[in-house]
Amino acid sequence: MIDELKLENQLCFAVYAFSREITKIYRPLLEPLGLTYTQYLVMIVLWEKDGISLKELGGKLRLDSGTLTPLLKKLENDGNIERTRDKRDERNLIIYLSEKGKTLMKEAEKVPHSIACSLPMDLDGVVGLREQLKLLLDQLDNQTKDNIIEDRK
Amino acid sequence: MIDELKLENQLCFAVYAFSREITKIYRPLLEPLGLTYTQYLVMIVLWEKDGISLKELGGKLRLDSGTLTPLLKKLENDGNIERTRDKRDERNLIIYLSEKGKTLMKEAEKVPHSIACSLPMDLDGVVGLREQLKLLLDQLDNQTKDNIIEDRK
DNA sequence: TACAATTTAATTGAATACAATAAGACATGA
DNA sequence: TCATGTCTTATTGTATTCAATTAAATTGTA
Repeated sequence: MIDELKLENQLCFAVYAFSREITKIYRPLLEPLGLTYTQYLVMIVLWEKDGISLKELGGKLRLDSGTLTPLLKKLENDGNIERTRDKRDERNLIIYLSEKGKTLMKEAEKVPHSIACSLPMDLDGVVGLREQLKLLLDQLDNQTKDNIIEDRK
Repeated sequence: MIDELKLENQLCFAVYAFSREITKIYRPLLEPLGLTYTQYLVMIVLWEKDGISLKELGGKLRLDSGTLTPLLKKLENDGNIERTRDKRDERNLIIYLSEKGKTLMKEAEKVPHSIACSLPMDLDGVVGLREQLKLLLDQLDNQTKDNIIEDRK
């Protein structure tokens, strides 16, 4: 068996395992807020910019309507958001924070510090890794874009 | 809103998004092998060590029986593996590669190179990031272990 | 040997992910 | 304007994930 196929040499597995471990660290911190990890990410986007469309939300989180539609219905059911249609263009679903959803931000502001304390890294380490991953994501996006342009030729 | 709560400053989101993007790169490469990404990881472990128990497999992949039991049944249905009980201890489920599963490795050996070409990184970059993440995972494990020992006191 | 504790898988229920498809709204050119 | 194409969201089906619980086998021990 070639070395490149061994589990210990898979970058993909290291990323995948690390991502799931981080999610597990969030769970008990978000449970008191009544949010799951993905729901928390949606709320983070809305706290930053209220009244966003599903398409824009999906763009920021890299999630499609198949994931977001049921998730947003759950957040609405729980009273954290409101889902309305854009009057000017009924195709667009606009998502607004409810009062409860706005209030929730105050509690959520404690979360990042708790997480930082749980990670075996200092601030420089966190920033370094984060920016490296963001750069890689950008480069992957550009590659995909190039391929699409290439396909059109 | 505090900066630490913004999406762009979340290490967790960068890891989570990057992990999902990598999975999307694997999909078309694994489709001809009839494997999903998680199934591919299971096969990688078996190609390295055949006749492993579900518990040991779950330990290596950091997945529990809730995930693995249905996944292994699917792999057995597809003829890639065989699930048997340990004669010495009937609690243990031992997983063996079938002939088809063994043959599949030859095709899978092309996958790592294809992936490496799709990533916007050179070998040093891949190794560096991978080892950094593996170290972080180890440190998280040790933290958890310490907490359990702490709890016992 | 009984029987309580432990170990290992399987099951259940909730929540994601995502490809593929459908449905409805809007834009645009003949 | 009307037929066609595009855009946005919703739905469907498959495949994970994981916590919590159950069930079966084994072990340790009185």
